Amino acid sequence: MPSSIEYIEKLRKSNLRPTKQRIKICEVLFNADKTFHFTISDLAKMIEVNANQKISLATVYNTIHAFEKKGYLKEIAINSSQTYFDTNTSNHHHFFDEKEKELIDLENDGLDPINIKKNIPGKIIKSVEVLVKVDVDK
Amino acid sequence: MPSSIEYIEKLRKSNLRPTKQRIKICEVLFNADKTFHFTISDLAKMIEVNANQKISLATVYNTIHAFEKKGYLKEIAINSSQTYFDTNTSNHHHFFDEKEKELIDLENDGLDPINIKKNIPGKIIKSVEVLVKVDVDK
DNA sequence: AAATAGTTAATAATGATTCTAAATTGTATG
DNA sequence: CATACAATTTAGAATCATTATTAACTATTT
Ligand SMILES: [Mn+2]
Ligand SMILES: [Mn+2]
Ligand SMILES: [Zn+2]
Ligand SMILES: [Zn+2]
Repeated sequence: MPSSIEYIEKLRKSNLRPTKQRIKICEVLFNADKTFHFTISDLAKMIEVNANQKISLATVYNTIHAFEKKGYLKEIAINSSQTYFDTNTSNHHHFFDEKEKELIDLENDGLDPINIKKNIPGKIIKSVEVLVKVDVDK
Repeated sequence: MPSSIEYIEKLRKSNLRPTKQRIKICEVLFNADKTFHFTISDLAKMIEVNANQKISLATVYNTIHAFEKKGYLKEIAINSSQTYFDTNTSNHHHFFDEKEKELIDLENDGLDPINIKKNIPGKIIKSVEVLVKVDVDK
């Protein structure tokens, strides 16, 4: 569990000023035992519970997008009314539980290697994401 | 290129009343030589160009969702401000051109078979979608 | 300590999608 | 065909996640 000082260094190295708000968001996101998936409103709730300070929703959005650009977070492609983010930035895939509206990691050892044979002239591959939608077995 | 009468039958078989609007939307979607990907606003423009009638946006939404439920269309998972649909309902995957905001089919023969080895207890797999994001090679 | 650029926060704006309720239409029935 | 009724369409309002605006605040540099 990194200390506040480590987040300050991390932020400075990324040319992001270490503000109270950004440090708090780092704590909420990166002090967890395990990586996790969240929406902005999930995160806002987590901050409320965890914090003695209030962070404006605009700041939460700005910070999350700044972190995403710096590679601290990944955005996950699903069709949902809300955007999902992931503190697990390793190369991996996802299950999406349609019932719980919840993402579950599908690590690379959970599926055969993905090998894209087709290519698009003049274009390079930026990412390959597998989304496995699941629902209750009934 | 199916005739209007065939769409009427198709709609009736699906318990959808064959209205002028639904038939027109069938024509725009299913008379094309090739399958294609579209957003609701794409489709609304196509109808405007193609049609001698105006279809309310609410009706376009209703119809597309009705068609999707009946399996005439697929919805595609990407992070975008707009939802994408596909008239190609076969099992296949996609490239997403970040620059053009355009989907390109990646048929099953364009990649090695996807084999999900992990499973989620109590849940069954509803779909497996691969999304390959591409951008200009520069 | 002052200057400066970066950041926050309240609030407004945006825009895709869904909702509402009244008018219209397709279909079944006599 | 005429009538009845449920399904559908429509314009417009509402919703809601996200982004924009901009004045106040703050971290950093000088
Ligand atoms: Mn983003
Ligand atoms: Mn849908
Ligand atoms: Zn993940
Ligand atoms: Zn497709």
